[in-house]
Amino acid sequence: MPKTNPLTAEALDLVARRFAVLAEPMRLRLIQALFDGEKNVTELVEATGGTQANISRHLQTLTAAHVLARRKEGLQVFYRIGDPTIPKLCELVCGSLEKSLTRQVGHLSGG
Amino acid sequence: MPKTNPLTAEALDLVARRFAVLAEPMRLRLIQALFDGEKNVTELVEATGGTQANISRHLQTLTAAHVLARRKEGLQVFYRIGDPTIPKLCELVCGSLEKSLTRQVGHLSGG
DNA sequence: CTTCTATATGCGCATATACTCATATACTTG
DNA sequence: CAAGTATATGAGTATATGCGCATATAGAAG
Repeated sequence: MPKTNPLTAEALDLVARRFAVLAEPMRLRLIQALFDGEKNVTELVEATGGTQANISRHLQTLTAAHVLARRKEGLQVFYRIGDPTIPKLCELVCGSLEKSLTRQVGHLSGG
Repeated sequence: MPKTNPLTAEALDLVARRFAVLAEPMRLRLIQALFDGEKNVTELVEATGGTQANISRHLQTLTAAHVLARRKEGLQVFYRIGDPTIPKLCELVCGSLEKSLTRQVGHLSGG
C-alpha cells in the first residue's frame, strides 16, 4: 500500500457528503443533545429550540447518513448516536478551533 | 467541567463551517494532493484536473479556514496542509465509511 | 370508527455556493 | 515601459438546501 492512496471520485463524494451532514449548526446541536444518551423527537425539539418539522427533517438526514440510529417505541421514536467516530470527529474539530482561537487572542494581546 | 459541555451557538457555527469547508469533493482532492508535501497552484490544477479559476477559489476557502497555509515565492504560490488535525479527520471519516460499506456488503451476501 | 398524540413529508421561498468566462493583479524579464 | 507568466477575482448562472406552513401518516385510547 502506497503512503498516499488516492481515493476514487466516488469515495471523495462519500467523504464530502459525510462532512456535509455535519456542516449544519442545528444538526450539531442534535448530535450534542444525544451525547448523553438517546432521546425522542419531542425531547430533541425542546432541547434544541427548533420546530418539530425542521428537527424531523434533520433527524432524517442524520439517520440516512448513519450518523444517528432510530428506535421506535409505540408513538415515539428514539434517536441515538449511531456512529462511534462522531464524538471523536467533533472533539478533533473543537480542539483545533480552540487552538486557532487561542492563537488569535495571543496575537491580539502579544503582537 | 461537566461530562457534556454544550457549545454556544457561535461555537456551533464555527464547527459547522469547519465541516462545510471539508464538504466539497474538489477541496478534498486538493487536500489529498497536499498530503505528501506542498505544491504550487499549477501543480494542483494538474493534479486535480480542475480549472485554474476554480482551484484558486477553493484554495482561498481552505486557506481562509486555516486548513491550508500559503507561501509565496516569486510568481508562484505554494500551498500546504496547515492544520495537523486534517489528516486525522479524513482518516476517521474514511475508516467509518469503509466499515459502513463492508457492513452493507455483508448484508447483501449474508442476509 | 373517532379522536388524540407523536412524528414525517409535500411544497414553496429565500439563500448559499460551486462553476465558468473574462479580466485583473502580482511579479519577472528584456 | 512592454510583454509574458502565475495566480486571483468580479459577474452571471445553475443547483442545492435550510426553513416554515400546512397536512399526512402511524399508533394509542375511547
